[in-house]
Amino acid sequence: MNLKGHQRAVPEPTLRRLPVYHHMLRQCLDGGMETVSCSQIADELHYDPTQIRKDLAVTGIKGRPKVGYDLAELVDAVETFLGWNSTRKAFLAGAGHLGSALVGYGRFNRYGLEIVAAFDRDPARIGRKVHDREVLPITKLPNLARRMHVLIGIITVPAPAAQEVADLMVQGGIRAIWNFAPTRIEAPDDVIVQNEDLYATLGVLLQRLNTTLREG
Amino acid sequence: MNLKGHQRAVPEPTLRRLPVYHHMLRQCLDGGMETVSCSQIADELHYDPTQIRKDLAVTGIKGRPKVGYDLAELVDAVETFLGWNSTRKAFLAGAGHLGSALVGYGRFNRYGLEIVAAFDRDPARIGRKVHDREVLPITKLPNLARRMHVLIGIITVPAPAAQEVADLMVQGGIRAIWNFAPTRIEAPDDVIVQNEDLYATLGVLLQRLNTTLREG
DNA sequence: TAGATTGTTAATCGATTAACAATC
DNA sequence: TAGATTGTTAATCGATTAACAATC
Repeated sequence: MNLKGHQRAVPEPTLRRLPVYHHMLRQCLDGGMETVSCSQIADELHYDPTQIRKDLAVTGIKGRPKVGYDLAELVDAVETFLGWNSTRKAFLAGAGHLGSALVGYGRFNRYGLEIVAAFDRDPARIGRKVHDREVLPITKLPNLARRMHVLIGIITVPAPAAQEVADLMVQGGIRAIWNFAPTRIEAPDDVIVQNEDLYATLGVLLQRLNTTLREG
Repeated sequence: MNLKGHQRAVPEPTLRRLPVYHHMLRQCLDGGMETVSCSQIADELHYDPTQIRKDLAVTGIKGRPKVGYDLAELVDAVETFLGWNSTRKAFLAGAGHLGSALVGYGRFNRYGLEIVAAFDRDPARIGRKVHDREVLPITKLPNLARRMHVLIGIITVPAPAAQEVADLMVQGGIRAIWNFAPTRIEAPDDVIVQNEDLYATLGVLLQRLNTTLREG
């Protein structure tokens, strides 16, 4: 019922819970279960059952009253919805500790993401191999991205270089950026920027720890 | 006024924005600025000015009408509030790619966190050096944590081992856990668990990318 | 059938944003 | 003083939770 034909975007909190469900559901599936109900999920995850129903509904899955959801079907629906059933190529910029770890972290391959090349600005790093992948000069990123139809960029450079790298990515036609630098990145509206701000989590952790130590 | 003397916990969204302010404010400070107003911050970060004022207020800082905030004072207030002005020791469990990267990532030292030892279950990893730190057997974690008064644990083991490792940490008196495994961890109420769920961010990124590609 | 569970509509809660008085 | 900005109270918005009818 909307003129532009656009669905209302799925709320981010819902989207972030889906991988949590997925992990739990896959374990159930591997354990031989065939169906699952929201109350079972709720007991395990300590979420509200109504919330779980609403969350799962966005994937298009239908449950059966009194029975629950078909587990195999549900896992597949979540994977398809999150884009984990196909694989997209990604470029990573910044072959430092964190970047190299992500390149070597093969598990993302089963979650829709294949890091096909790493880039850096530092001549000392260029040409080196990181987990069997050669580190390329960052200047080559835009052309290569276009030629290889790479739509995802991962930024693991230090904060001062992040915007510059993002600009190169946008120039290369990249449409989604996973940003590990603790800084805001400007990009056109049709480019998705998702921040993974480790310092934010660290700040929350330390503040809450200090609070409980002071009060407890 | 509340009988137990506890402050209402600062909302997590506010807490997660403070590091973002901090990064920007420090840059301003390094650039020679002396005061900053909420509208300046808002222009840069694209946040609502009222929200910024409320967020900053939790640190106890006072601004001056018509002038704004004293920048040096503000940066210090944020750092102190987040616990970035002192350093706490942390143990890391799981010396794989990601764990090793975090151990080698020295920048956390200036943000309140010093990773003093890495642990693993795998005999092939135990005894090896990771960025000049020897990898210790995970079984030694509880005793060492108590002896060294380590209150923070970082979990970078695979999901199936995460709960077991968390239990060892709790047993060793650890009070805050930074969990990189994509699984829920059970811990006593007085132990803080902060999840860094890379798969959640990845899922959001891919789902939104697929949506825009389909619609655009 | 009775009971459990889904799906959906309504109520609540908390966070964001708007309005505005206080102040330098 | 006039104007800009803070700090705070009120209104809005969106997400979570409760209530309940539909269904197997």
